Amino acid sequence: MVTIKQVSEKAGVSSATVSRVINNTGTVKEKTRELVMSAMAELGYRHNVVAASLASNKTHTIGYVVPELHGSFFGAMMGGTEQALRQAKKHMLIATGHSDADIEKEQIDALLSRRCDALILHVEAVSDDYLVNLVQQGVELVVVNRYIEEIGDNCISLDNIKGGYLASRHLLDIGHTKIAYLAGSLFKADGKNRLTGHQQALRDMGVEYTDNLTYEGNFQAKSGTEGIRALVARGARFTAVACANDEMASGAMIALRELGRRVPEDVSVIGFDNVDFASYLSPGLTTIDYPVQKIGTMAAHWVLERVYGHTRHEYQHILSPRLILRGTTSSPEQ
Amino acid sequence: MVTIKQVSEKAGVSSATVSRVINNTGTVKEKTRELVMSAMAELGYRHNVVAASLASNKTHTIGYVVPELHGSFFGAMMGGTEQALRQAKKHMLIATGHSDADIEKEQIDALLSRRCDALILHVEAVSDDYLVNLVQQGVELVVVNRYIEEIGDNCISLDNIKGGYLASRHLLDIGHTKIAYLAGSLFKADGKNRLTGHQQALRDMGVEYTDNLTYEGNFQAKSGTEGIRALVARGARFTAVACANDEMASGAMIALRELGRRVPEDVSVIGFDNVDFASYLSPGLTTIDYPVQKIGTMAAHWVLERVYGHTRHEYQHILSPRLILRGTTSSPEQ
DNA sequence: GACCTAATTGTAAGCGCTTTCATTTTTTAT
DNA sequence: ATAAAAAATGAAAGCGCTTACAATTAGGTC
Repeated sequence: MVTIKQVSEKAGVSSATVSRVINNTGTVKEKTRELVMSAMAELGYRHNVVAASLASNKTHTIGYVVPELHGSFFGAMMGGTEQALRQAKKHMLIATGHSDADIEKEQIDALLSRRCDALILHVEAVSDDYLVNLVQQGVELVVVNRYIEEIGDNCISLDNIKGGYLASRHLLDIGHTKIAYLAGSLFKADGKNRLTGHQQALRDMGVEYTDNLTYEGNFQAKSGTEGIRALVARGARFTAVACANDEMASGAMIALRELGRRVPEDVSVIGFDNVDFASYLSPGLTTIDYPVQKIGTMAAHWVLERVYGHTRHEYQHILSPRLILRGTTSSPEQ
Repeated sequence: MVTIKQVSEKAGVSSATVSRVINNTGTVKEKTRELVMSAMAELGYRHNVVAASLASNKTHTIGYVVPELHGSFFGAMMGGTEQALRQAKKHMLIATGHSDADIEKEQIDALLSRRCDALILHVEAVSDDYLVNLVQQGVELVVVNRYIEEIGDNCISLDNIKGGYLASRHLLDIGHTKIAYLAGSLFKADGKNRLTGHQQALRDMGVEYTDNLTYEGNFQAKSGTEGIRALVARGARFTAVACANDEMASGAMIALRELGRRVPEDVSVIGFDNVDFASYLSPGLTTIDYPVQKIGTMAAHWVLERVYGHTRHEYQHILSPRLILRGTTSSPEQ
């Protein structure tokens, strides 16, 4: 590998000057710059970012922890981040936490050992305190899809309550009053918040909420199918069903079809997340859009602005979901 | 940040010894190790991987170039890689090439500047020669989902011909003879190979191939819809349609439904890739499984074996697709 | 042309670690 | 107990770059 030293000799300047042209720092005469440039070209010089990082104490690398890599959710999010970071010549070091506190910690640790300039974390198992602590230690990090009050400034998340509200409000607006709710895992904040939104919508429209119409699933398609069966088994009557996410909605549709109930003629269904396959279902699934890519972008902007001091990179902390109308909802028949 | 030097002083040993316990290299007496360990714990030492990389000329980092991050394909692939690499304590630096030769080159360059120990590349725009050249320059790289003869050893890919064969062979086996084919972009190797497989299956079973039953799309759902319409418009008669991928199959199903043709009673449909939503369609899409996660794993094994000299990491160069039976195919009615 | 200021370059000290080689200590064999 | 061999440790030279700071050169001004 050819070094800066060799380039400097070939160009007849000092290595400091070569460093200056590489980084475009300090001042260097145009003629000198050209000299150096051609020396680099001739020798086939390749900058050694590792050495530069050690010397400058900046790696231009962002550590990224997500639970898993498969599925389309995290790809979309990281895609949003990557797009923004690429233009700033930053790179992403990726690690998976598998929703396990020990692994999550281990990965965060590894990323810090690699001296990432900042971390973007979608972690699920680690405690709030642990993250608060990191921030207090001066670690530059942004938590995505999770809100922690003490470090609200470091969080970027979706307003799940609003999303839950929007979904049920839509059903109410088109005339439904008997609305079942297939909840996600309620020990998770988003599962709980979406249900809260549902309840608020009911209250706002003067419809009484009843546990009898609610079923707690686990965000998986199968639990949607089971939810419908359970509801029907307990004799619940409903003309619409709001679901904690699209997978469960898809599962619910399968169960409804089994029961001979048409969607949307007999029962309206609304999902949440607007995942890729929502539009491939038939009829297309009406749902709530989770602006996941935008969250990724916001995280990138946070980092660019706060860690690298780039201005003009705006970001918000709480993003708003919105209703996506497709074919699974319609007014109830009289 | 506390350094190895400070630890060594606290422990009353040399920094070389501290380095040895950190890396578990050389020999160090058990008692000394404990001394060093507790010194590290007390001082809250965090290894500086950047400095270590510079000194050792190893970064334990694999550069990964994919076209895009969104969608579920690359997430699944990277997930396979990550799982294998995590156990070996390697990390992945991710970059996107956007199917643009200049960007792809730029990203490869950036990853090399960061002194990645190896690269895993899913690149689409860069030429074969360019990649062959890199290999000849001594760059450790594995090309995924693409086969280049000169560097076949560095390639891990799917047998697309076999996949195309399997799909059409299945339709033939259950009695179809009038099989339409909705091809992907034929300037892409996989689009072409899948079609070739289709043709081979027909030939093997003594059915004549005709261009009249083939339509060239572009792997997008919409082109599947258009393909069916075009075929019907030109008066083609078929009882089954094989598609270059699941998106196109999904588009085809929409068009068939519009035309009042039931799937699979009137027309059988088979896709390719077995993407996430294939099982959410109704009926579930019969398709060819693309073992994308396994390809990611194989790439990791290649790297582990060839670059890091870990043994016991086997890998193959050409992976086999297999048929996934769901609900969109059945024997033609008499 | 002398003098002041600004622009340009060079010198050299690290950044925090690994690793070779030499040295010291411990163990084993006789 | 003693020599030889093995194990454990230390000294120090980098790895390739950045970045004060000092030194030099260039550009203006009167």
